[in-house]
Amino acid sequence: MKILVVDDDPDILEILSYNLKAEGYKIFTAENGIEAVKIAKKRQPHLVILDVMMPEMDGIEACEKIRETPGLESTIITFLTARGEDYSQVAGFDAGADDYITKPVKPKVLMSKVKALLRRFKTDAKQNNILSIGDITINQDEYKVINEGNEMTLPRKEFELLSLLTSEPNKVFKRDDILNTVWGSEVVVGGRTIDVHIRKLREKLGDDKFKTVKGVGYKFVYE
Amino acid sequence: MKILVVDDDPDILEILSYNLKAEGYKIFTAENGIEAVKIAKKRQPHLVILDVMMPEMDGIEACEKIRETPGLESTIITFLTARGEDYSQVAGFDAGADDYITKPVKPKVLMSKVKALLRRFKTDAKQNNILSIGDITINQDEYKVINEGNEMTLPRKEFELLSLLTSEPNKVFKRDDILNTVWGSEVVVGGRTIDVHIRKLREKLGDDKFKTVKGVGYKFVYE
DNA sequence: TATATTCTTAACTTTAAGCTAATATTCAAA
DNA sequence: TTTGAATATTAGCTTAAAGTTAAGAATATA
Repeated sequence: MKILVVDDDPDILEILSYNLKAEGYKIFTAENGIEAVKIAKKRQPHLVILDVMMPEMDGIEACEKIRETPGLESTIITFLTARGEDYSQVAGFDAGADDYITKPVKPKVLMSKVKALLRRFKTDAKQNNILSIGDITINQDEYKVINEGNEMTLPRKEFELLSLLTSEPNKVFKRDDILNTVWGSEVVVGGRTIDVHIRKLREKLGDDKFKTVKGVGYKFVYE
Repeated sequence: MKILVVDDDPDILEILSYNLKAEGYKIFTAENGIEAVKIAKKRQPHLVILDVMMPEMDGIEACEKIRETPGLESTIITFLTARGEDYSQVAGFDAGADDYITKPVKPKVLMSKVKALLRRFKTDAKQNNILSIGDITINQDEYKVINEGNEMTLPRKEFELLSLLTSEPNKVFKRDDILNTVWGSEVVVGGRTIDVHIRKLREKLGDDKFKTVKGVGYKFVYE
């Protein structure tokens, strides 16, 4: 589970990150709204913890921007704000936030909130057959892929190949196995066919995401 | 739930929109009667909040026009008027309005009114098996469809195909699944039959609403 | 029964996914 | 460093899949 923490105060960033990492979450950080939107696009976090008062772009605007990004419509966003800034509570939910945390937070409280929010997400994602690995989100129902915020629909063979490779990130799939699963055991295709499809995927999703293991096959690289 | 707010005063528009959005409603706005009728046709709101005194076309006339539009006969319309303009109260109900709100309104009062009105609508819609997605409204009982204000009755097969596709917007339905649900598993029909029906739907409801995913199937595109 | 509407088919066209083949490039073993 | 087998890259071609049309079954309607 990936969490993006946004706050202009490095100390708070540090404290939150430390606690969340200890629970096994993958943490990204940003120090202002602009950065937050950029990283959210690239990293597709499951949860965003967003300070309201920030330089450059405040949390509310960032929240709206994130909500407009394809693939992030249902990302869980929770605001983080000093006690008493009461106007923002309304504005926050208006911008599409899901919850609200007041500073200072006790780690225990934070954890239980985060857990509760992510639990909700899990059931959502399952319902929609959505798989998220690294920067990529794959929607099996809609034959759609979101890569670093760019939505695209892949042709069938490419989609199936990507589905196979991402089903076990970092595992090397042998060329034979790929042929068997994506093409079926009866179909016979030339030796360069897989390469061509891999090339297309690299073109669309990024060269570095697919690694060739010479003499064996290919793998989808994750981290 | 979609709400259309109509007032010639941008400030009032702003205040109302802000408060309603905060409650999670989808808001459209218009600044006069003519615009209001046009947008109501296109967007098929569940509720219209309509100022009485407006340039171009007043609220009462707009109300009548909306009520005459197919698919909007049972849209909930509530007038908004300055306290004391008492003649209009009668004229308003005569024109087919459901309720009456006097300016200035306290947000809390507005909210509870809106909620109460929409609650009524919900039960109505459920009773009549009405489904609304984007510009399209589907009436299951009457095999009727309203597309951007144009009412039409679709032949059975077309209607069933549309019902299936809209049951999960954006999901790609495989050709096999479509055949199974719409035609049944025993019936065998030629390979081009589905295409022909899709073509008819595209003709009637708009090309872009149905997307082909080659080698897989079709989906109803929403947003 | 006559008539209109809906549904399916069949023949043909169009499209783009997928494949091939030819050439270039890489990489690891010798 | 060389070398050859494995992979990368391209563009063009092929073909399966979808689009289109009209005609005539099949149904429903008057």
